[in-house]
Amino acid sequence: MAPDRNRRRIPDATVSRLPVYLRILSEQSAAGVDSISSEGLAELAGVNAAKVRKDLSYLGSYGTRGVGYEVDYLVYQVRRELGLTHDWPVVIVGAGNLGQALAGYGGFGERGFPVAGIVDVDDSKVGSVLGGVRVRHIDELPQIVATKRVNIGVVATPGSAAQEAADLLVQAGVTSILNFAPIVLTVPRSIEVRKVDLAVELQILSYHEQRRAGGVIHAVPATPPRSATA
Amino acid sequence: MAPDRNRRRIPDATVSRLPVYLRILSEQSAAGVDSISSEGLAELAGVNAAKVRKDLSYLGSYGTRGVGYEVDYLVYQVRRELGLTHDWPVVIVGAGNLGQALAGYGGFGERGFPVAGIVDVDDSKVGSVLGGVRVRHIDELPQIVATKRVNIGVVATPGSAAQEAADLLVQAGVTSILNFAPIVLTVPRSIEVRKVDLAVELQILSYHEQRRAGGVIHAVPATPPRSATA
DNA sequence: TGAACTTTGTGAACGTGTGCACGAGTGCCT
DNA sequence: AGGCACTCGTGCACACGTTCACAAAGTTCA
Repeated sequence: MAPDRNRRRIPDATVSRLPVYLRILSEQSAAGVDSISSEGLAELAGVNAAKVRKDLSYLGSYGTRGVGYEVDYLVYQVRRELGLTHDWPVVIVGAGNLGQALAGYGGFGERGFPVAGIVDVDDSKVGSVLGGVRVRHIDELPQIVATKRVNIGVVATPGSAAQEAADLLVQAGVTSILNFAPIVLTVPRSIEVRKVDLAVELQILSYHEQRRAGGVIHAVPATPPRSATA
Repeated sequence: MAPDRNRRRIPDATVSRLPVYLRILSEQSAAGVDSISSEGLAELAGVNAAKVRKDLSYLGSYGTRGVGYEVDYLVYQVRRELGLTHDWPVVIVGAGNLGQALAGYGGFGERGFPVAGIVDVDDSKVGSVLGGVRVRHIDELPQIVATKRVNIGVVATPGSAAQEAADLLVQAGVTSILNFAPIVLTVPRSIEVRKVDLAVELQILSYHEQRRAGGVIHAVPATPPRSATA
């Protein structure tokens, strides 16, 4: 009878902001704040108040006019919408520099994404313990995914191994992938992929720095290296 | 006389794709490919061919109709537009798990962002060497920024220290910040900030997993915890 | 009770990004 | 030289995202 409040499709832009709201709301809750206005939340999140209201309105009408939003209740609703009512174990492929840092970074488990396993192809890495989890051989990936009910895989390999890692994850039954390797992964359409690429971020900053500097280049070749043709 | 080809404003969406094109073009160049069509580049970048053409058209008319784009020339132009004709030294604040991984990750220097220094508040970390760079005390930050002409700072501290780290970076003269801490940084408007937040990415994946599962929650409280009021 | 005040929820306008479709330019082949 | 095949560059329409502005709904206080 309640007209199916859950099945609304939430815009991507909103989904990407909900985690930010959630963190802020959790902090406020911990600080003993009971209620918060869209204005206050917007301030803390660094966005426009109207945007906050519109974003939250996709979850339903959980505010109280004249008052604001009850923090704890909103935390509950955002968590529910993001599927954070239970843990999502993740498996990390690649125990190199990055994989080690990710495993060692406690924040994963704390935020509901416990590390169910780390795997690597390199036998010399297998057996060592990172952040309380033993590194296993990549052949054990399917078993880990199956027994620990893992839906999310993290690709932390060098670029050259990333596509293979992704293929193995998909084969093992993972349906979402967080990719740290600097390549474009090719996966079935049904698999959700998100990419984190440090080089891209730095290059975007570089663009703005260069632009700030007036677009002046320190040593411009008079003739661009137009080689072929002619 | 040439009507000022450089001052065009390039859309953000395009700027964020240029690094991807650049990496692919560089790979193609290394593989001995001379020329590439928008179709071919689009395929490799996982985007639409029209989008590639429109993106590249913001740089100028560097393609040849009937043929495609000369790879090396396009690499040159994209690098120029992104300000990658010279190195941008970066300074990392925070020598914890993440800071260590970032310093140890060779990819930084290779891609034109050499690590000019790593600093930390913790004296016990000062002096150790990470990825060939010695960890220094944060008090030395201004000196590092000034002598190494650093424009880009990386915040790799825990969330609780991140705002302070950002303040110190800004004070020291940095104008762009890459933030790995899970908080919203407050900085002067003129400072460019980009954020990389693992928890946010995982929570976005969680949303899609939850949605895939039909929005069913394993154990829904019959009554949401609406506490106050009443 | 009722009036003044506060803050939500949302329609509407605007701005940005995407993708089609096609004209225009280039190379190749006869 | 002329025609054909190919691919770029871009105008246009549509989709998506953001922001404004205001009615609706609730609270507070006399």
